[in-house]
Amino acid sequence: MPMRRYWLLKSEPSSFSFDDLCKRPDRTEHWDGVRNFQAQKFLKEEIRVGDRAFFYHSNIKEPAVVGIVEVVREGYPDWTALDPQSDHFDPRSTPVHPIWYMIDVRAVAKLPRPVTLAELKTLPPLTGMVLFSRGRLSVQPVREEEWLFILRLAGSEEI
DNA sequence: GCCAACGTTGGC
DNA sequence: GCCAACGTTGGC
Repeated sequence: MPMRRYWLLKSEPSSFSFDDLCKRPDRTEHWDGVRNFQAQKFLKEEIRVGDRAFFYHSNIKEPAVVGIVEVVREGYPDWTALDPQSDHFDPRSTPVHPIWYMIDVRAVAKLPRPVTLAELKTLPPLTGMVLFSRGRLSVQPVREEEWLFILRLAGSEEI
């Protein structure tokens, strides 16, 4: 089996929070509406079933990593781009030539405690995180060392 | 709520 | 293909 890779997915909790995901009967969700080409490349070409990701709450008073999700379906066309009623509608995308892709994720576990951005920034092993250098990227890779370090920091049993 | 950073668009 | 203008993200 190929090695699992790790990611970080951002969401504004006012629109969709980790608890919202946990409340769902099957705890899965379409990760749709990403309209940034770099983030898109990861969704379309790199993220695989079985990969895991941090669920990160952005654009709030204390931005933080709050949970762990697992990828249950890899990149497929984001139908919200095709729906004129959707906020994420993009007339350039068509069923035959979709521009935007999405994945499906499942809640694995809430972290025993949230790890805030402010705290992450103080930790030398994490100085290389994409989160700091590419602040606006909403889907981003996390190195295995970073992943394990943050889990240990939060007191999580997951890997 | 402000505003810096930065991704995207479009004129040339 | 450059780059200015514009819009959005997201930390503070």
